[in-house]
Amino acid sequence: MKKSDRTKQRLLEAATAEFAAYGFAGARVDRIAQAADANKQAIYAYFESKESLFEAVYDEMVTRLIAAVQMDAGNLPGYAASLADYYAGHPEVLRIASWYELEKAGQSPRPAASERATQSKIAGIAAAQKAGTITDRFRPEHLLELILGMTRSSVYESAAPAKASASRKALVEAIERLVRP
Amino acid sequence: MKKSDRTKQRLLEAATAEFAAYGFAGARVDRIAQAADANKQAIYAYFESKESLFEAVYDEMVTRLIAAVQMDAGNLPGYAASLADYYAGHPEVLRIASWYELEKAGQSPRPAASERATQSKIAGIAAAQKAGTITDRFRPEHLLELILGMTRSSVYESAAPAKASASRKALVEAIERLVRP
DNA sequence: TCGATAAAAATAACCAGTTGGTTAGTTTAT
DNA sequence: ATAAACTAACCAACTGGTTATTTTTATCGA
Repeated sequence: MKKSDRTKQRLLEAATAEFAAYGFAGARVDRIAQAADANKQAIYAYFESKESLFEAVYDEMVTRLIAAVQMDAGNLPGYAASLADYYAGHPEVLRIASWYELEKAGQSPRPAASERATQSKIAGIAAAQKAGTITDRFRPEHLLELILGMTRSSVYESAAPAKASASRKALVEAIERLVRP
Repeated sequence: MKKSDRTKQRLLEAATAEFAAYGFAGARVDRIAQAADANKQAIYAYFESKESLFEAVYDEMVTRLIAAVQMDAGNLPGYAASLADYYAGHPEVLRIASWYELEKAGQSPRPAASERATQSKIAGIAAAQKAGTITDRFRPEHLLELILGMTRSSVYESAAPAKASASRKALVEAIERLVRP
């Protein structure tokens, strides 16, 4: 790996932490450079602006999330559990996603990869409904919406590990109840 | 009503819109004053700082929400429906709540009124569980967490009114399934 | 009812510190 | 030798917050 690539990587990591902590408006370019042990100018050399640095951070985050947590429509409680675990293990993900929704959604179009992943999940749910594995009393996009909503909320405030595991169990049972045919 | 009180009221309204749109870090004091058709100095006369202006906005929002939407543990689907309607009718509420969670939670203690309202909801759920009206397979705080999570997510992106009503129906049925004994 | 007066409220100019972003020059690696 | 990478000083625009001054409003004695 070239040295410049390593600097770029460090910048991306520092930017992720900074944006997760302060959001786009609250993030400081100088602070990112300092945390990455790099010069501010490097940010503008590798990324074009604060704006597109944020987009790079967001895109990478989405890509990793999609790769790490796949949905099996035949086991939605399990999907929610893995997603919750991923969120718990990567606390910056939910924060950056929230910041993005508040500060950026509506301006820039969502990453294509994210859009595709959502459509594929909806199709998977529809297929499972047709197969009778899960209830067909909800439209697929509503089901997905409800599952993601519960998963988010069950992770958000879990600080103590004991509480987190109890919360995760409740999440799994809630989704079992939700999708039962 | 005195004129100064009216100015204060206009500032509070303008600040609510500004903070909802841009969050605390992104909000601009000058813009709030301009939108309220007032002088910037008025903000510092009536509220102490940008920080405490935000807290005033948040506190008022919480107070109104608590007053407008009460929970009946015997009818949790109905509660979620009213809450969803309130969110839909007051789009700034969910946004400001999200900003607050990201930017402020952990620094300042949550408003006492909010804390009390949550405890009372948990107690109500526990009582309904004891009475056998709703399932006792979840701890009350988890049930509340899951209900609020689904409600949030079912409102968040509802733009078209037709979609909103379908989303609301799904929410109600989901909670019926969740709480059924 | 009027007019003097003091208190309250509104105004605009101002300030020091910070912001994202740039530039010109120096070091390092190939 | 030369291009890539790094550095630090710099900049104009903007930030939350303050101050001194003027305008408006309320009070009250005659």
